Amino acid sequence: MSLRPDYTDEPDLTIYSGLSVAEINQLDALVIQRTLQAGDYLFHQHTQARSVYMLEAGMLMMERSSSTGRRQVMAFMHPGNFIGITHREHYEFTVSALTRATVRDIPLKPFTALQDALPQLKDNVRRIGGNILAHTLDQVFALGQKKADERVCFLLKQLSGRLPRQQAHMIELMMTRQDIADYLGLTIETVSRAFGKLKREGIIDIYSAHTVEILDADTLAELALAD
Amino acid sequence: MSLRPDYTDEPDLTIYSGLSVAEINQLDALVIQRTLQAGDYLFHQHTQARSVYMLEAGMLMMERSSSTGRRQVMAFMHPGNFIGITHREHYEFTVSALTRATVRDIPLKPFTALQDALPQLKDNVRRIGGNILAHTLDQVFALGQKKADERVCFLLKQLSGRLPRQQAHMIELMMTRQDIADYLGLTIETVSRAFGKLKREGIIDIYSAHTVEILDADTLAELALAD
DNA sequence: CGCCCTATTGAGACTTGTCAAGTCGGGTGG
DNA sequence: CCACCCGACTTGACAAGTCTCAATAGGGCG
Repeated sequence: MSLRPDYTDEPDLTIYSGLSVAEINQLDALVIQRTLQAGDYLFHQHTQARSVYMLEAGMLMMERSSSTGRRQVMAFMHPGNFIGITHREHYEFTVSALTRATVRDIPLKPFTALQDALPQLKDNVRRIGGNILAHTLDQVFALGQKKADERVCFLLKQLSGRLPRQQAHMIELMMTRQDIADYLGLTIETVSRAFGKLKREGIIDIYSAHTVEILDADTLAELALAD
Repeated sequence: MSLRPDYTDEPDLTIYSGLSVAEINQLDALVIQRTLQAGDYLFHQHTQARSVYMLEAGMLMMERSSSTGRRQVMAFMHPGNFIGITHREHYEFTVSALTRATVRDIPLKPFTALQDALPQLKDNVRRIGGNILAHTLDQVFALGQKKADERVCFLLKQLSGRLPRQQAHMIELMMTRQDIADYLGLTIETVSRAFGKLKREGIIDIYSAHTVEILDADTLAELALAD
């Protein structure tokens, strides 16, 4: 077992957690490695769900669009994340790549079958589902109860929590302001002003539009606080 | 199999779905019947998760409060709903009764064990989890993208969908305006004005603060539309 | 009938959205 | 190598939406 970096937030639970080498091999036998360029789609809303995925490298974004053209970003995804949990015939959202990314494509049918053979795998999927729900409930709270700058802190804290602790103060934003706005239920301009406000208040520093340093992690956490 | 009323929305999936009589008996052997008065709490956020529940009659509300006193209502629950899905040690929300209610209290330990014996039960729980996630994603979309009156339509449509089709146009609101406001991420006053606006526009009629008739279901659905 | 709690309505303040102008930076072609 | 160009981001002024505070209305219950 290799040394793992020390993360602030994320329980590094993946579908592989706790599997034996033999079991990992069984799972890997199903895997088709795929590479996405920035901007590529992994799959689209309303298309038939054929596979689930594990993100290996890069960053993905999950979004949902309405017939009226409004878009809500549901999540930004990091390496290790499991993608495609849905208990319906069709995907209920679109997943696209923010950066060049590699994913493990796991066809749904054999994956479902393998879950019956490997209780640990089934349990991992169940627990990942729980984490996704918990994340989504946090988002509901943020969208329902927080002001613009608090929502931005909420996002920064989420992103920071996915970084090894030593680097957790310096954040590379892979997504555009539009993506952030659609994630937080705001407009580009409001997001931009919220960044400006946080900078003026000395909570963050902005080196470039996509590089942010957290100067006052405590205040940021306080503003981001969801419960 | 008895005749069931015809609902607009809800797939009437419960933990009992598809179980044999023998299996139902096994499950029912675990059940402790409980009765709640309006305002009673079923359990509190941050307390140890000991049981899961199925709502038998009445209406419950699931909410989450922050340390700063802000409150977000996550769901209103109807008979048949399963409560307490969490894959953590502690409940992440509070559940209270909006009306007199009866619930089946199912202790977690034996319920978990029984799931291993009954694949159909396990599958029901998994699918219910998927429905809850889908519901929560709808809520994220509503809070992130919709205006006040659209959010109110979103709620009315949800409530209407849980009624037999013949009664689906006449809605009894069991919750207070504050509960609605906290569900939709608004204030009482904004909710009240949104109701007024929908009434002026002839989309609904308001007989009393807690009795609403849907006059124009199509327009309501359009405003409520989430995807 | 009157009290109390809840809901509605109104006026004004604040937050966020909209529209428009201006800045910045990276990439391309001269 | 530089100028230009384009997209993305920022900033400003104003409009719209929502919140806050306060007053009023309504309904249920003693």
